[in-house]
Amino acid sequence: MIHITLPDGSVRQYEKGITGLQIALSISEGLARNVLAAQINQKVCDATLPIQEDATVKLLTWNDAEGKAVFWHSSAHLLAEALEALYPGIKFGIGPAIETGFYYDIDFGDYKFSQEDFAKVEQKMIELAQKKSEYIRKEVPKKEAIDYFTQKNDPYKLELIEGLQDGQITFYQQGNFIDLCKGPHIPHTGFIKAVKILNVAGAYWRGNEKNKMLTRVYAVSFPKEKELRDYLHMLEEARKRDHRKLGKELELFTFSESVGMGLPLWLPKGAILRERLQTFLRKAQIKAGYQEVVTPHIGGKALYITSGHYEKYGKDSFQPIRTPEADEEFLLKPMNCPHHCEIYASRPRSYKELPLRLAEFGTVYRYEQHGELHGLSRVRGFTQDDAHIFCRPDQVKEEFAKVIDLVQYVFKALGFEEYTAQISLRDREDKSKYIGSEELWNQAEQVIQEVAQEKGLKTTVEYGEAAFYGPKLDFMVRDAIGRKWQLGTIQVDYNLPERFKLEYIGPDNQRHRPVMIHRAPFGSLERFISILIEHCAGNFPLWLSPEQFAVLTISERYNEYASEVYTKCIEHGMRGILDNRDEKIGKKIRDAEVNKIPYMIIVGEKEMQSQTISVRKKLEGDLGRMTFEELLAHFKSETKEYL
RNA sequence: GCUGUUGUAGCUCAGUGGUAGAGCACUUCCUUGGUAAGGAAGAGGUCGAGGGUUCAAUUCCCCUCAACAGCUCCA
Repeated sequence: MIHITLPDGSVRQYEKGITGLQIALSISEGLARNVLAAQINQKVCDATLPIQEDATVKLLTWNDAEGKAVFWHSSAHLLAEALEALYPGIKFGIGPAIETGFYYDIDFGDYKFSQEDFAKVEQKMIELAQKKSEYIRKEVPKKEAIDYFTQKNDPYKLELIEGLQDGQITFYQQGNFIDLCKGPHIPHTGFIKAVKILNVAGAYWRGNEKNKMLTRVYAVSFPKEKELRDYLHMLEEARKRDHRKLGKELELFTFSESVGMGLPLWLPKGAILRERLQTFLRKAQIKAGYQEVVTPHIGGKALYITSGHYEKYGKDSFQPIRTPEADEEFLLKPMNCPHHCEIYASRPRSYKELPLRLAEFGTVYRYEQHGELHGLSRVRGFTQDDAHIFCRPDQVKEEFAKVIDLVQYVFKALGFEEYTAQISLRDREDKSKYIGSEELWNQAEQVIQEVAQEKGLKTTVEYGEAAFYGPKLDFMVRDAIGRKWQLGTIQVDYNLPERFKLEYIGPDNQRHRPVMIHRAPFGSLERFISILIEHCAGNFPLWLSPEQFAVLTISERYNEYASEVYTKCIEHGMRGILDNRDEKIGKKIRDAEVNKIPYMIIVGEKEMQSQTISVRKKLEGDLGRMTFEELLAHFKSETKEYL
C-alpha cells in the first residue's frame, strides 16, 4: 500500500500502481469524468500513470491552468492527426500549448494551407475526437525512434530526436497518429468537444530565420461547445475594442508617415486624456512625498557610458545627435534614470533627506524593431510616469510598500479591479550574472515578498526573471474581457547608484551608497492609455472623458438658451460641445452616443420656458428634466475627487 | 530585422489594361423637428512613392515606404 496526500491535506491509502484516474474514481465519478491529468509531486503526468510510491497528488481538470495546458497540447496532437489524414505526406515541426490554445508548425510542402481549409479540418478533428481514442504513451529506444521518422521521412522530428538522450524518448499515439512527445496527455480524445482553427502564420523552424519557414496553424479547443462560443465572443469584443480603431474613431491620436512610424501624434481629445491622467497622478504623488523634476529629451553620450546603457543598447538605439562644432554627441534619452541620478548627485546628500523621491513625466525614445510597433502599445517615443526613489537599504521595505499603495490607488481609480503581483527574482542556480552584493539581494528579495504578502497581494514568483541590476515586482492586471496585461512596475536597482557613485553621509559621518527604486504605475502613458481604451471600450469614466457633455438643441429657436447652458457648464469646469446643427434631435443623440459622450443636455421649448434642462445619459437613456444644479450634483457624485 | 498579406475620397470599402465608384463624413439649400440616422443638390481622388513592360498601367512586373498578422527583440 502507498500513501497519497491530496491537496486538502487528507491522506489516503491505495494499492501500489494506482493511477490518478483511479484515485479520482475513488473520490467521485464526476471528478473521474473531468480529470485531464495528474500532478504527482509537483510534476504534471498522465492521469493513467501508475504511481509506485507515496506521493502528493493533485488531480488536474479544466479549472487548472496546468489542466488546460495538457488539454490543449493533446488537442495539438488531434490537429496533427486530422491534418495528416487530410493532407498525407505533410511534415511536422512542434505543436505546443500556448497561453490560450495551441499551434502546430507544419511543412505542407507545396500546398498553401489557408482559411478555406479550416472548416474541413475542424470537422475532421471533431470526427476523430468522437472516437475517444486513448493517448497511449510508449517509451522507445532512440534507434527505433529514428527508424520510425526516417521511414516517415520527417526531417524535423529527426532533428528533435537527435537532441534527445536514448532512454528518454517517448512516443504518444492516438488513433493512427504517432508523435514524438514527452507528454503528458489527457486520457482520450473524447474530452475535446469544440475546436476552432484561428489563423495560420509563417514561423521559422526553431525560431531561426535562417531555417525554413513552416506554416503555423493556430487553434483553440474546449471541453464544452459553450466555452468555445464564449471565447469567440471575447475575440469579437476584443476586435471591437481595439484601441487603434477606437483611437481613430474617437479622434484621440494618429500617426503620420512623415513624422515617422511609432511616433504617435496626440489629437486634442487624446491630449485631454493624457492631461487628466497626469494631473491625477501628480496630485497623488505630491501627497505621497514625491518631488517633480524636469529633464531634457537628450543627454550627453558620456551619461550613457556611465550608466552602461550605451554599451548594451547603443547600437540598437537612435544614433547620436552631433553638434556643428566639436566632437560632442548627444543621445535621445531612452530612460530618465541617468538624468535623475545626476540630480541626486548635484550636491552632497545627508541621510536625513532620504528617501528622495524624484518624479517626472519623462518622454523617452527607443528604437523598437520595425515589426514590433503596435498602435500605442509599442511605440518609439513615449512618456513614462517615471520616478526614482533614492533611499537607504533599510528604507527599501517601507518605500516599496508605499509604492504598492500608490499603484493600488491608481488601479482602483481607473477601474482595474483584478490584478496580481509578479515578483521577479534571481535565477536560483546561477547568480553570477547579477550585480550587487549577495546580502543586499537577499534582503531586497525577502523584503519584496514580505511587503507583497503584507499588502495582501496575490503573487506569483518567477525565478530568473529579475533584471541584472535588481529584483522587481510587476502588476499584471486583468481587463474587462479577461485579458492580462503587465502594467505598473517597481524595480530595485543596485547598479546605477554604483555606476554614478551616488552617496549620502550617514549618521556615522561616513559615505554610504543609496539604493534606487524605479517605479511607474502606468508604465508608459501611451501603453496605459491603449489598455485603458480597450478595458472600458472607449467609455471613459466621466473625469477622464475628453468630452463630458453635449448640449443638443431641438431646433435653432433655442440656440440662444443652449449657448447660455453651454457657457454655464464651461464656467463650472465641465468639458463639452454645443451641437446646434440643423439636424433632428434623434440624429444629434445618435452622434453623441457614437462619440461616447457621457451626458447629453437637451434644450427645447419646455426647458427654455422653465429654465431647466433635459438630461440623457449615454447607454442609459433619459434622466428627465432637471435644474442645472441637479446636473452639477450628478457630475460631482460621478467624478468624486478626480475632477 | 525576417516571412506573408494589404495599400483606391477625411473614414469604411467596391472596381477595372482604355486616366474611377458606393455608404458615412463635409458644403449649400429645403425642412424647425422631443430622446440612436429627415430630404435634395454639390464638392472631394497623381488609385502609397519610384521605375519598367505596353499605343495605353490604378490594374501586369520590379523596387521602395507604410499598415496588418506571425516569428525574433524589449533598458
